[in-house]
Amino acid sequence: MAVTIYDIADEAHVSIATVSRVFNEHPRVSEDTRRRVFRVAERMGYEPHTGAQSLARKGTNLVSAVVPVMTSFFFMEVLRGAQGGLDGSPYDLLVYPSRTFSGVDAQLGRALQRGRSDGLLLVSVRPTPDRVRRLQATSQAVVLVDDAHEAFDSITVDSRWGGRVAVEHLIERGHERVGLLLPVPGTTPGDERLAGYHDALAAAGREPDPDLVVSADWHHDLQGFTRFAGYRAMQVLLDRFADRPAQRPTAVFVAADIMAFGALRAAHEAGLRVPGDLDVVGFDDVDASAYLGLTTLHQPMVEMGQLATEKLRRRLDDPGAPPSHTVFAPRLVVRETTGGAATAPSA
Amino acid sequence: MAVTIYDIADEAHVSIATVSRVFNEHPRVSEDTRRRVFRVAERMGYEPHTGAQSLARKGTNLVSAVVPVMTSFFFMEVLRGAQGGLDGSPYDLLVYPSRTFSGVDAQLGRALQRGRSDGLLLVSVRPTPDRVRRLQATSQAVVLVDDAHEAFDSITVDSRWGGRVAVEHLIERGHERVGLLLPVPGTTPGDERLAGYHDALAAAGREPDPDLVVSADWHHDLQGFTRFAGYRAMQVLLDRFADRPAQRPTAVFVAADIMAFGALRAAHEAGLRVPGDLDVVGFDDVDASAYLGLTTLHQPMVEMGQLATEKLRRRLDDPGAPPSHTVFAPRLVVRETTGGAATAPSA
DNA sequence: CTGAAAGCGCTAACAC
DNA sequence: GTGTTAGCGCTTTCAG
Repeated sequence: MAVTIYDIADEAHVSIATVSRVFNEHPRVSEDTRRRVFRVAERMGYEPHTGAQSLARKGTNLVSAVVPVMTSFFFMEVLRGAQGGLDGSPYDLLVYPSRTFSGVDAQLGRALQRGRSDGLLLVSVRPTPDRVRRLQATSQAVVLVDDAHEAFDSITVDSRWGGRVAVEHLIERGHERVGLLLPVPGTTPGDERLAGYHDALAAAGREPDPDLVVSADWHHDLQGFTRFAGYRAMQVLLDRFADRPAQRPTAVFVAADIMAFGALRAAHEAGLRVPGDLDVVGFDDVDASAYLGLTTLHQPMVEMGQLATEKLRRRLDDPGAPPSHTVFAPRLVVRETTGGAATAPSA
Repeated sequence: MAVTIYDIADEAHVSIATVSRVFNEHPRVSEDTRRRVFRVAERMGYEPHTGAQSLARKGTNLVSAVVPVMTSFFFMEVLRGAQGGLDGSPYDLLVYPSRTFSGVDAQLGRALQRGRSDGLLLVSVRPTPDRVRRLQATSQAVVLVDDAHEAFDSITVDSRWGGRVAVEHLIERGHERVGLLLPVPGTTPGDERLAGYHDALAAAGREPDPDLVVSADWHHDLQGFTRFAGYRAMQVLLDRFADRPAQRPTAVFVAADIMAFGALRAAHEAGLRVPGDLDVVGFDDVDASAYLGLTTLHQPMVEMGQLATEKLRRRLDDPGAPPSHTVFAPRLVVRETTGGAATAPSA
């Protein structure tokens, strides 16, 4: 049997109430008994039982983060920010990772259990009607990251604007025909980046050409946010112009870095030099993008995570406040795949 | 106030015991009341309070994983395996990630709290005397992954053997002078890979040349397991032979893939082609290694995670069993940096 | 400054 | 099959 406050109350010749007070830094305990209790507790190796605590108080001082891990990098960066945002608060972070999109609901169920945590961070979790219902039923504070819903606080990146910036960058570099590689149809980021692509074309007074756009086949894993899906999509794109090389796009915007890696491989296999024969811009700025010199749109992941926890704390303090929505603008990072300078790794 | 079993007992006209039984799938409840209770619970949006449960039973059905996240990939893969190993068990996984080595102790402290979880998975956490003491004091089951200690179940990879395989691969390719790039001195993986390097040299009847070995400066972050540290180390190595090109190593074993990426960059900047002027072998096989075509030693991360949870469950069942230690052998994956074929991304 | 006692929500004998 | 009841370990009035 583990040691409880009763044990240390006995040993220290005080009541359990006093022991509890000592551990909760209650002001009115004599310095003397304070020290005595601490010593006894230390000696006996006392650890408070978190379950009992959360039963008696009405809170856990815990925040749950539910995350489908598509790219581990994005995930980790957001989490890093979240940890940071919780620093100096009484809250600790608990992570419920899921490798599959379906797994998310199971993890959500766990995180939603009463007494698990006081707040919930949903990262890249689409607010489906069913989930929205469950989230509204909980008494936990909820913040959405990388997706939005009017009923909850949220933090997103303006994918559409990012898509536009990406394509404008390519147009500025003189490209007449710019291709687009997308994940499977129907994803929020995919659709928005597509819209941004069209925005840029429209702003430049160009007609969209459906031949220049390739979506991943529906059967791909992870909604097509994979290296393989990007690889195949690039192959499809190049195939379309195999018999009319003059029409071939000289630049491609790929809706996700991870897809861009596969696309780059396919381009190399087709004998195209990047840049030169083909310019490539990605989206996300995962860590490998720097290694590979991929021009891309950087998402402020750490900042998003941090802001998320700040919103969470605010909501915990004031549950009735109206939901707030923050939209970050992604930042274009020019690297080698669009002729940028190679950069040495920095500390 | 959230709804409790009392509320639903009232509504369903049964006692709280019955409600509890229903939720715990106790066999002796009439099908009738079963359904009634479920319906009422559903309607009222009942969620059991985990704290109360863990107080009343004596377990949480939770397993904590404490992980310093150096490379997010290794981390995620191990976790994926761990999740898988828990599938079909009553246990759920809770993650306590830490971006810094010092943060690990704080996370460990949280995970160690009584009532948090029943078991503990420590991934890449060095069992310092202080930690060992804390771990021995806990009543939770403990399994070490990627490190070992005689007192606990453990799963490791044979770094030394891997180092040997890496260098033997280079020697077989005809290299006379093989360099070695290490993290800061004193890390377990670094020391072991160094030993493997020496093993391979000895087996080939060669004298070690200290000029061929570079350790990262002590001031590097993350014990030198960074791209930047690898970049600098390669520069140092090449500088040493700037005035005697004939002596320059024609191949380098880098103790970690992440360092190898920086090293590759430095090699390119120095005008060396890889392979050709220089062969490179890494260690770890993170995801970017496949993109970059880096030959490396693959660690069976998923398997390690899975086995870890299996050991954990075994120990939970039989706390008295003697600790078991499993050592995996890393597998050489030959890619382009040692002349292997380029490979297309696979599904 | 300290103690007694009433819960917090749930489980598990123990009765019937 | 179902209800009663005694905890599980801790916090928090309420007295003193």
